[in-house]
Amino acid sequence: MDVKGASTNKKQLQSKQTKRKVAEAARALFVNKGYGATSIEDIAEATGSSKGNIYYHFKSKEGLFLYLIDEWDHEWEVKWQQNESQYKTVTDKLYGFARQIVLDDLHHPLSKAANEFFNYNEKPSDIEERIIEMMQGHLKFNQDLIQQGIDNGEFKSDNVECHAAILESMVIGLSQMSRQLKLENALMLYQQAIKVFLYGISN
Amino acid sequence: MDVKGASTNKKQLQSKQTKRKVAEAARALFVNKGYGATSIEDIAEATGSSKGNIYYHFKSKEGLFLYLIDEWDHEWEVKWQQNESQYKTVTDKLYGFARQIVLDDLHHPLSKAANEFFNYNEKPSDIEERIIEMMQGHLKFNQDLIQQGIDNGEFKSDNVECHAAILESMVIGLSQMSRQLKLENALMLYQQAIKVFLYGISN
DNA sequence: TTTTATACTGAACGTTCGTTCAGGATTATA
DNA sequence: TATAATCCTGAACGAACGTTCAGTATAAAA
Repeated sequence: MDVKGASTNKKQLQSKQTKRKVAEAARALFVNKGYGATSIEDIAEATGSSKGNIYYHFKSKEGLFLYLIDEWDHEWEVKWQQNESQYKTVTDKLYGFARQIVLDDLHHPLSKAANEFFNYNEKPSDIEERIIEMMQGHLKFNQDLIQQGIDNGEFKSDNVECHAAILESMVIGLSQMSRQLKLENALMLYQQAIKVFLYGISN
Repeated sequence: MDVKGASTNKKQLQSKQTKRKVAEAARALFVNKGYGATSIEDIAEATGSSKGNIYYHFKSKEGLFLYLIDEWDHEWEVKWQQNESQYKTVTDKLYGFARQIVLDDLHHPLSKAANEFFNYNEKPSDIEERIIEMMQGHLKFNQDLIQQGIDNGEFKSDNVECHAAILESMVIGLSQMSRQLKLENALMLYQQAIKVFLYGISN
């Protein structure tokens, strides 16, 4: 009787809300403690609901994490598209790119937990697949950015693919290095790194 | 009755040998499966001895890992000092530095397991401390190298400390990025990265 | 109102894993 | 040879954790 997504159904509404609550609690815990160190019980406690209830809303712990990763990815993209238009040059875009990474990903989101999975070998899981996907997305993103800069005549690069990988490496490494840094120092470090990168590839 | 370290004591010899065997088996397992995914039982099986025996030779799982980290560190330093003399310029040293990292650390040693610990938050352990120590050692190493290059007039740097951190970030990121790469491709990527870095800081 | 689907609980299960310990075997010491 | 120290075994412990499930309450549907 209702239009899609606009049901007045009281039960469904409650359900959505608790699912949200679980997702947000899990997110906060994964951020602070990492994936492995966060137990389902922790999440249940934080939400005030039961372990079983979490398994009602999510298939498994991995499934919950995957759900959060997807959310995160989507939020990042939206934010980037909002920011991108304000940058005139590709050079500015690169600095803005670094800036958004620091502001969005440094302390808040799932970067630590994602990193944890990155160095995971146990049983192959859906997450492995998802991380490889993310990685390739990042490389593509970097390549496009560098190619734009070349086409614009802002800088040179004799090896776009390689330089995209180097940029990605820098970003990964920086996120690990700067975890214990204060935000302003992290920002400076990232900006400096982009500067080094930009001067470095144009030779 | 014996001079230190040269005892003919049959029992002590056996003990040293089994300790060695355990260390090497553990090392291989930590490398392949990571720290968390390697159980004491795995190590016991691989050595053909018992779980209890491992706890006779090592205080704990962490203690065993710490022991390996120290070994690794020491081996690296020895090898570096062997290599260092063959490089005339600091620039060459940097390329050689990258080369040794790839050849020694890419697939073989405990880099994966160390990385795993890097993104660990559970209970604070001795390993945390040791990793911070290692990190500071690396930064110092990088700083010295860059300073040497400046003093030699090979390149410039307006911010040695910052650039040392960026170099370290690059190395950390590269080791993660290139885990699934073939050795020759990894070598190329590292060399390119050093090139970018060198051109980048001199501006 | 009766029936059915949905949201949720909490105890229990099964497994894994690090660690301990009583005791046995082997070698050094007296 | 007798005693003591050292090396090693293997079973058992205990805690943690992801997952399941029988059952309950509540709201929707009939």
